[in-house]
This record gives sequence, structure tokens and C-alpha cells, in this order.
Amino acid sequence: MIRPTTRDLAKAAGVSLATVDRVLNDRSGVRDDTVKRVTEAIEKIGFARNISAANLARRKSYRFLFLLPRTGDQFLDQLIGRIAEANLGFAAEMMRAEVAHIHESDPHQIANFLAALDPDQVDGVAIMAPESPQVRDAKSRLTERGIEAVAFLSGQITTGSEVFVGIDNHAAGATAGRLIGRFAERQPGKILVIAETMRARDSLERRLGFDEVIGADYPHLTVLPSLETHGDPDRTERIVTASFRNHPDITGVYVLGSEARLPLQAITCNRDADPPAIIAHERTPFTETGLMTRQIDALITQDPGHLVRSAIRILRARCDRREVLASQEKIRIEILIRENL
Amino acid sequence: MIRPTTRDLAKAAGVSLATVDRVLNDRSGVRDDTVKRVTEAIEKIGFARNISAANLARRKSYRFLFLLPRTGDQFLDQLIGRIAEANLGFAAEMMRAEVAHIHESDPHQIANFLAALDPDQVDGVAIMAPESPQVRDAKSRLTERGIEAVAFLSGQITTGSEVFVGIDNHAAGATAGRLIGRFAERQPGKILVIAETMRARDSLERRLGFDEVIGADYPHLTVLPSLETHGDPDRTERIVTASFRNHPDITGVYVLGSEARLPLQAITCNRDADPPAIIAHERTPFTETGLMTRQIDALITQDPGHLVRSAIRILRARCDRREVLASQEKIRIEILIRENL
DNA sequence: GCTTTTCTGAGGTACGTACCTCAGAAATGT
DNA sequence: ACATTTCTGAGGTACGTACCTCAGAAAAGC
Repeated sequence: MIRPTTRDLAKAAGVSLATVDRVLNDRSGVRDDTVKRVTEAIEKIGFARNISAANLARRKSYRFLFLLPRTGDQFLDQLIGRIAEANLGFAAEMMRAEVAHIHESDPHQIANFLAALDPDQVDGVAIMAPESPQVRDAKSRLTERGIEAVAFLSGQITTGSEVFVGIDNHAAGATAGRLIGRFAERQPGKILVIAETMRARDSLERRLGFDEVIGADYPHLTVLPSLETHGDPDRTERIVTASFRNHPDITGVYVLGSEARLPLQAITCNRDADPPAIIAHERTPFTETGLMTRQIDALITQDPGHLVRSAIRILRARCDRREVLASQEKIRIEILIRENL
Repeated sequence: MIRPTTRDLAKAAGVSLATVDRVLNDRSGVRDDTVKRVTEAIEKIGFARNISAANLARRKSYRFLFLLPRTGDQFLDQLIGRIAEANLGFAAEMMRAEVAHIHESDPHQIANFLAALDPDQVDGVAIMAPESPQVRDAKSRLTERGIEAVAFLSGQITTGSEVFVGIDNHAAGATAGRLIGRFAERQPGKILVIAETMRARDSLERRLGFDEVIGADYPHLTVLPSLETHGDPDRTERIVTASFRNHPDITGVYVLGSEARLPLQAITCNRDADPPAIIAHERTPFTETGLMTRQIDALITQDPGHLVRSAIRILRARCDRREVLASQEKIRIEILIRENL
């Protein structure tokens, strides 16, 4: 059985090609009952528009933007690399993705940037920015103007139809909790939690999930208050050193930010022998080495390539008013150890 | 900068559209230096064929076949489900995948089946069958006849350009070894390994990887010889019971086949209290429940959806004589625990 | 009934590529 | 220099869809 075309549809509905076209691209000037006849025929013969042909005729191509913070973070570098890579593959489908850097801490600037986007130039945006009312508003206005938007990795509380591309941070924290619980010594001890900042939703959720598991199943472990590095090497060194001095019985460390380098370097300086169990996030050249040298016990990661492609596929599907394959777009919380690197 | 078309290419090369066409679809009757002029122009202006338009003109669609064993295995059911699902998404790109069931133990039948495939009807095949010279030969003849083939999940030793879609089983076994080592009691004990059969490469490799890690890092654990269930409930029950009787100090179990149900049921009957650490493979409704009820400690899985889509993408790329994005097609060895389910 | 408005059909062109034919140019052989 | 072969160009049609125009049919208003 060959794929039905618009001609088949026209014949099946007993109308002309022009009318079929009017219905499909919901142009005006078709009586309601005629529309119904066509939609019924679509169901009946199982018509599905050939999107490639449609895009060809429309001379349509898709342009998507990734709004990313401008830091030198290794994980971010990975993301940018994957975006470039994705462009290779998606070029065949007339899609291309670009990166725009923003100051993640300036919601106003982000909102302005979004407001300035031209629907003729950009079809969709993946936004990685901390939660804020300004960005939230700008996002919904974006959608009104016909630019699709998804929350990428960080941020916005997703209500209803809004889409979030990234992992469930509560579950990620719980996963870390379970691993620490199983990897750490089975005797009373303290667990150090290190974050860049605890002011971000993501961090809070991870910590919450972490505490729940430890609290429920590993009562011999005490989780210390989260240390905040603020991305400052000196500060990190200082607070980590202080923690190890104050708590000689630290048996586990959970680095919950996506930049594990600073905390890990600080830890190595403080504990050569009898090292604690260490769980960190994201796969970067640094954490990979850490796993191989057994400094890190496990990583909790989300595949940056998958994140990028998923965001693009979701934006594309929304442009086409199509559903996505939910199972494909679910971002997995991956556990990485030396053996499955 | 707009995407260059064949007309742009013709102009840039200083030849006619017809000649460009001859070169692009390597038809005969073009002098070598003219070919060179065109290929140089392709480089120069960065021409890339619009595959959608080409397929439209050719009325080309892709039909792929998954050759799967005919067992009632839950993991296989998952695969079949994902193939159906993938069809939804890939329909837009004029691709469709079908399942053909084979007797996996009859290489001759498989070879005959492959030999009977018509290149006009089928563009590519993903073959899940144990290694055998017959299948191996049939596969290479398939390729000669213009049907692409990839080894799917099971089997063939991949030499050189041959493609394998699935995980590295040695690494998967090693991952299991590491997890058992970390999850089991830290005192001397025995580890039970249960397989459907040890005659398959996959099983051997997993066992090998498993033993390496245990041998190197967990000398207090003794890995028992692999039990083979042959998919027989009674036999399974019998040999598992015997093992637990003979070895009261079993502290870990590694179920290395993709059908964990029988072994797990046998284990539960034998050890209510003080259960051993259990690692199994593949996510199925059964193993998922096992994780949630804490009967299973961790699962080592490969995403069936990813497997299916990856096989399809690879076949498609080979049909188009294109490269694939290696990073996207790498099948990850996933570790699943309750928290990241 | 008539006019006015709303709807529909027929036909065209275009998108970028494939594939066909045929005439004529260029290279080759003698 | 000629015949012969090999190469090239020009032009066409097609794929499935979008989008345009215009004529005429059907419905609505009076």
C-alpha cells in the first residue's frame, strides 16, 4: 500500500486539490461541513502530509537558538560541541542550531534578547537560564509571536504544556544518595555536599532527593550543610579544608554542581589516604580522568548529545505541530563508573 | 547565505545541470577532468545534496527489516514495541521498519532467508542472530547485492567496516562485576552467575569482564561456575536450589542473560532473609518491579528504543552512503537503580 | 427573482532533485 | 580530413506539496 497523497485525499473527500490545500493549511473560505468531509477522509485513508515535500515547496528551513550562559564550564563546552555536531546531522533535514551566549544572572537582559527575536529569523529557542518571572514572561510572549521555546537543563518550573529538556534533579539527587549510601563505609560518618550555589532550583532539588534517600536508608550517615563554592578557587579550597579539619569522619562527598573540578581538587589536597566515596555530576574530560584514576567513584550524567538533539527534535516537532516520541525525549539519569565509561 | 542547489553548482563548475547530475549520481559519460571540476566546485561552494528533494524525485522510501528470534522474551517484546514506535517517527522521513522472526538456532534457515531478500523490496536488515559462518557469508552476499546489513545486539564478530549495534558485552560484564563488588558484603563469600546458555559469545564476554573485575579488586569474593538455565523453569529451580544449598555463603548473584525472570524467581524461593546482592540485565516489566521491591539491586541495560533507532539510522546512512554521528550511535551501558528508573 | 457574498474547482508555477531524450560539440581513431 | 566515438548541453517531465489566480457554482440576502 503506497502512501496516499493530497490527490488521493481530494478524490477520497470528493473535493478538489485546492480545497484540500485550504483545509490542510487552514486557510479561510471553506464551509464547515466541507472541512469535516476532508478531515474524515484524512482519517479514512490515513493521509499524512509529506513534510519533506511541504518544506521543499515552502522553501522552509528551521533555525533554532540555544541560549547558554557564558562561562568556561567544561560541561557547557561539551554542549556547544554537540550543537555543532548536531548541525551536521540535521542539515539534511534543513535544520540548523546556533548558540547565543547570555549573562545567566541578568534576567532582564535575557528577556530583552528574547523580545528582540524575529519570528522570520528564528523558529525556536532552547533557554538555559535560572528561573525568573521576567524570563518566564518573555518566554510566553515568544510563543505568542510564533517562536517555540523549551526550557533547557536549567530552570523554569514547567507547568502544563511547557517542555523541559533535562533530567529530574530530585531523582538525580536521590540516585547520588543511593550510591553514596552503598559506596561509603558502613559505619557512622559524615557526608560533605558541595555546590556552586544553593540558590538555584536544580541544586535544591538535588540536595532534597539526596537527603531523602540518606535519611531513609542510611541513618548512620550524617549529611553536612551544603558548601557553596561560588566558582571561586580560593574560597573552595578554604571551605573544603575547613570541613575536613572539623569533620575527620567524612566518608562520602557529593559534588552536586556541573563543574566538579574545583571541589575535587580541593578534596585531593585534603585527603590522600583513606579517601571518601565521591559522587559528582556530568562527564567532562576532568571527571572522566577522575573516574579512571579512581578518585571519583561514580558520575551522574546526562548525555549532552542527547540533550541537544532532544531539544532540537522537540522544537522541530512543535514547529510542525507534531507530537514527539515521549520515550525518545526522556533524558536519562545515567550512572557512570570506570567500567561503563 | 542560502543553501546552494544543483543549479548553483552547475554555474560554479561551469557545466550544465545535466553534467552535474551525471557526476552526482555517478552515471557514465563524463570525462575525468570534468568530474574533477564538478567535485572541486562542490567543495568550493559547499554544496550538499538535499536528500529530501532527491528522495521525492526518486519516489524513494526506505524499508528495513529486523530479524529477531521468535521467543517470548520480555526484552524482545520491548524491542518489537520500539520498532513499532520508531515507525511513527520515521514515517515522516519515508522510512519504515518491519520485524521478521527467525529460528535463531538455525543458521541455515537464516542464511536462506537473507538470500531470498529482494533488493527492490528491502533496503537494509538488522540481524540478531548468534555468530555462525553461514550467516556471516549470507551477510556479505547481502551487501554485495545492495542490501545493507548490521549486526543487531547479538552476535557476529565485527571486523573492519562491519557495524554492530549493541553494547560492549565485556564492559557490561565488568560493570556488573564492579557493582557486585561494591554492593555485596565486604567479607568472604561466593558469587553465583546464572545464564541461559554459555555457548553464546555475549554470555562468554560478559562473564569474562565480570571475572576480571572481581578477580582484580574483590579477592574476598569467589565466582562460582556459571549455571545454565536453558530457559527451562524446572531445571532453573533445581540448579539454583542446589547452588544455594551447597553454598550457604552466596553474597551476590549476577544474572547475565536478558531474561532474568526464571533465575530471579528461583532465587526468591531460596533466600528470603539476608538476600544476596543481585545484578541483572535489561529493563523489563519484571526487572523493573524487582528493582522497586528491592529484590534486584541494580540493572545493567541498553535502551531498546535507542537500539532500534540507532540501527535504523545506521542502515539509512549506509543507503545514502553517508557517515553517521558516531557519538549518537554509541549504545551506552546503563546502570539502573530504583532512583534513576 | 435577482444581486451579492461566500465557497469551490481548475489550472498554473514553484521548490530541488532525478532521470530521460536528443542534438550537437569535442575528442579520438584512421 | 574524415568518420567514429565519447562527451556535454538544453530541454523536458516528474515527485508531493504550497500558494496563487480566476472563473464559476452555491448559498445568502433582499
